[in-house]
Amino acid sequence: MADDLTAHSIDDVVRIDQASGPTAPARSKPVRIEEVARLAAVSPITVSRALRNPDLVSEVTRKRILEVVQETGYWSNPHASALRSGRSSIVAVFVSNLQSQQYTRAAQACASVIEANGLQMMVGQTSYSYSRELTALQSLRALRPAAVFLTGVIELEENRQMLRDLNIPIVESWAHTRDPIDMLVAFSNVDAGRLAASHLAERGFRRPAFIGRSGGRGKLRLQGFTERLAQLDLPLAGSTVIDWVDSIEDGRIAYRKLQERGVTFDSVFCANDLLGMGALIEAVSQGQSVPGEVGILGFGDRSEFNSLPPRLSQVTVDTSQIGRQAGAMILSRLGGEPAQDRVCLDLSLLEGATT
Amino acid sequence: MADDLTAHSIDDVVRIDQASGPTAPARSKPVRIEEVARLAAVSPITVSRALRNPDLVSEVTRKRILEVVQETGYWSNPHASALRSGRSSIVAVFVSNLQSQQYTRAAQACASVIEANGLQMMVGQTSYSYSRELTALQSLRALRPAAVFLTGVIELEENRQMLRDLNIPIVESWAHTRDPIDMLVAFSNVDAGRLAASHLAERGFRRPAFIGRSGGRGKLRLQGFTERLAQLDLPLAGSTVIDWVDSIEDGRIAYRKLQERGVTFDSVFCANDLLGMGALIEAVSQGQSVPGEVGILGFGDRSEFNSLPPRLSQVTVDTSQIGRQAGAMILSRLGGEPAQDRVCLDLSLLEGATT
DNA sequence: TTGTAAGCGTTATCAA
DNA sequence: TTGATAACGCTTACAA
Repeated sequence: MADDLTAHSIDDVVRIDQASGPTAPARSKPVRIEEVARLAAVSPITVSRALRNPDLVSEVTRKRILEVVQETGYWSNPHASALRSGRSSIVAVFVSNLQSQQYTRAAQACASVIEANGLQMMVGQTSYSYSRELTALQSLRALRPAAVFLTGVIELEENRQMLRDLNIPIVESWAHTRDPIDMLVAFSNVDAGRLAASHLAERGFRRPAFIGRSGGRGKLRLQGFTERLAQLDLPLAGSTVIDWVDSIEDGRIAYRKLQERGVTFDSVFCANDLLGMGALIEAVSQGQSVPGEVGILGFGDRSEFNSLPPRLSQVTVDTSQIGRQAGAMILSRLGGEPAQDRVCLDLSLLEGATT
Repeated sequence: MADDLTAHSIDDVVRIDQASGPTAPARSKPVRIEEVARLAAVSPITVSRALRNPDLVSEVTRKRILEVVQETGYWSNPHASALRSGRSSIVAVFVSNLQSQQYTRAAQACASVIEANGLQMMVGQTSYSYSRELTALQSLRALRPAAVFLTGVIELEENRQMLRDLNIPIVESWAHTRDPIDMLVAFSNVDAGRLAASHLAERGFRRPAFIGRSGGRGKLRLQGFTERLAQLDLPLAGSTVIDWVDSIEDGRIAYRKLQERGVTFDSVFCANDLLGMGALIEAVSQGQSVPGEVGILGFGDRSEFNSLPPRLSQVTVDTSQIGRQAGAMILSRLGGEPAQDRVCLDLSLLEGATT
């Protein structure tokens, strides 16, 4: 901080004394179901039913109960409820990375769907490490969630079994696996690679290279990319795979590695949103003309990055649709309706200025 | 999707059959404390103590119990625990916006601190709407969280009181308020404005303008900005304030509005991360030279945006430090240690290429 | 359609 | 240092 600044100036945050609209009176002790029951002159179990299975309660009684609930601001204790029923109203969402807007966008979209139905979303982060995954799943199990939404798939069979044993709706996503634990909302990563190859070929690039993660989805994208290139009689000019992507900087590094390898490439498919931006920044800052000297194609949903010139061309999928879809599938399952088990989302090519 | 792609290709996701390292055997029925107690030949309460207050249990007994816990894979039921004790091990984190990396970075930093201590993080999103805030707080109260971390401050007195009544550690952050509910990790938004003004003056700009949000933090930043300009005998060339910022596009619009107003300005302080990038993009795409014709100074933590050329100069604060600090304060409070109540973080000026 | 009784798994309280 | 007992607030199972 510059020296001439008052070190600890106090900001005047606006205080507001009145809420708009009717609200329950503030109380320090939460109201219990027993009190609601007393005031409505029914038994506690009837209050419970009025809130949970309104159909089982006569309309008159239900109306009276709901009025008292309004007045008292009653909110059921989720722990007591979960303890007794063995099921909470928490939907656990695991994102692979809280920093990645792809995943938070999906999580948020899922939240907006389920929260409208009285469920709570709990966000956790799975590293890609199996041991941390196990810990996360153990505490998950203890929470007795109503459902689970994973922005990814679980690969370790033991952990898959643990999730299966929870016997609740589970939505995996992102990767298009043959054998999901339960439900799946996905797009094909292999197709993403194919689409990338087709696009680069169409644009007249003859020596495409690849940058991506070594495992999981990255591998699948490379597979599709290589396969389609072969069909088109184009060589894969070269590739750099890395184990873990943390930031845009990793993309810059990967791009330089590719160059240092001495391969000649006229374009590169970066199979990850951060890698794409990094490669682009590195190429531009080296003074290369994009797409004149090198074409760059990224992967990701349309993100803030994409509004910056030069806009990165990307293979994209609508990630908030993934979340919405997952939320909808969870709701219909919990509602006892027959739900679609597999949904395959379309990929598209967002044409920017870099190919 | 391109027509020539197989519409629903199946990716081959790798399955892994063996976990690395020792793990508890998979079971479908969770182990209860009673079973651990039986196997360790003690009473349930002693098991509880061994896990929660190890000091109260003799070393021999404790060791025996912990072994059984290991073997059985016992994990306590958090709902039963919360119900009986009136307190869960959930730390509730409210971010103003899940999409904003500033906030998720703080949330994640907080999570890494508290999760290392056996607490769970639950992320929620507060819109800026007071009515939704109330609903969020009601379900929050029902959860009996161990502590609350807010990336922001609560302004509505009624809601502040509700939080105070929870009688748990509460950390507000971001705005530097005079009167926090409980604890505070903040920087001064007024100082941010002052720092911006000082920086622009130092760089020789004589007609600085302002773009920012109309309320809350934006207002405070404008206040500090204007105040410091006055001290420096510089005029505020003009300003555009907007009610709500959603995207970079809003920054472009705000910049054009400022121009349309007909004021002459040689620089602009954009008091929000998205606004700064938007203004920069708009200026560049109009063919203005930056900082030759116009200097642009943004606000935000160092973010991905900042690695793009031309790098935006920004008034910054380390948002992951906000989260870590909040986590640490929560932990010491929960541990019964005397914790620091107010922490003021320093602002700094990240010099980019736009001033 | 409503109510009674019991119990979910843990921990507070008090006693030994 | 350890244990017996009861209770947290709700919902299942069964009865009326």
